[in-house]
Amino acid sequence: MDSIKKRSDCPISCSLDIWGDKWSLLIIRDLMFKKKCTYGDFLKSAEKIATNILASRLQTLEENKLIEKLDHPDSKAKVLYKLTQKGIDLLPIMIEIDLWADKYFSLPEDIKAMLKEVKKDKAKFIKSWIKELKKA
Amino acid sequence: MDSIKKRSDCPISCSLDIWGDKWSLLIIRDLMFKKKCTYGDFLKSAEKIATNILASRLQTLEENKLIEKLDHPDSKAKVLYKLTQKGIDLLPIMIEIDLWADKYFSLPEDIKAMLKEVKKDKAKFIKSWIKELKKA
DNA sequence: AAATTAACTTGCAATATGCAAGTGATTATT
DNA sequence: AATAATCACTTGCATATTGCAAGTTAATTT
Repeated sequence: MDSIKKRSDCPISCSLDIWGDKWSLLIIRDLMFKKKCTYGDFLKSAEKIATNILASRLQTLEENKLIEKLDHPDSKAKVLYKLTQKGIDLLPIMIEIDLWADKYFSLPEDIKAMLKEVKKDKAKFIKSWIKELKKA
Repeated sequence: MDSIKKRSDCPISCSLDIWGDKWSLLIIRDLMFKKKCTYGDFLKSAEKIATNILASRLQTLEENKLIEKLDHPDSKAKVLYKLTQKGIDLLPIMIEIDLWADKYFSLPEDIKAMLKEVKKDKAKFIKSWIKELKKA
C-alpha cells in the first residue's frame, strides 16, 4: 500500500517514499552486512524493532522489490529473506552513510576496520561485496 | 531533543536517528541542489511539507549541526539557512541516492542531465559541487 | 504428546504527522 | 503615517504511525 504514494518525481523523494524511515535501512543493513536473513534474526538486532513494525517494513520492502521471501532450506517454519538486485544496489548508499557517520560519530572497531578497507579502494570493495551478496 | 536519542552505535542507525525520516533529506536537497535557503523556499517545494513539520525538522537539523541559521542579507524578517560542513558532507550520500533512483525510477530531464555529469567523473563532480556550496 | 520455536497478528496507548488557522515581527504600498 | 502584505513560525485538533505486550498458528524439537 505504501508503494503507491509518490510525493514528487524527485529521486530523493521517490527513494525516501520507499525506505525513508527509521527502520527499513536497518533491515537492509542486517541483510547486507550482518548475514541476518530471518524474521527472528532481525528482531535480535541492537535497535530492538517492534514485531509489528518489522512485519510491516518487510512487507513494504518486498512490495517494492528490495527484498524477496524464499523457503528456508533448514525448516518449513522459517522464511529466508534475501536482497534483490535492487536491494543490493543500495550498497553504495550504505557505504556513503557509513563513511559520513565515521566522520561524525565514534564507531565500533569492527566497522572501522571495514571502512579502512573501503577507504583503500571503494570501487573494489563494493564490487567484491556485491559478488559475495550474489553468492548466497 | 531528538538529538539525544541513539538506538545503537551502528553508523546506519546513528545517521537515521538524525535524518532518517521522510522530510529531512528533502530540506538538505533544497539547500544542496536547488539554491533554496529560506523557510518560505522550503515550503514551496513540490512535496508540500507542512509548516509545523518544517519548523520541527529545521530545529532538529540545526541541533545536530547539519544546518545553521544566519541573518538574511536582504531583510531582518527573513532567515537564511545554510549547510554546515557536516551537512555538505552528505553530498556523496545524496549523489548515491540519485544514482540508485536513476536506475529504478524515471527521473526529470534536468536531474538526468546532472547525473550524466556525475557518471562521467563522480569524484570530480563532488569536488566541484562542494566548492560551489562553500562559496555561498 | 507436550513444549518450544518461528513468524507473524491484534489491541491499545503514546507519539508523530498533516491541515487550517492564527501570531508577531518586519517590510512594502498607498 | 497608516495599511496591507510578507515572513517565519506556533497552535489546536483530527488522523496516522509507532511501540509495547500479549496472543495466534504452523512447524519442529523433546
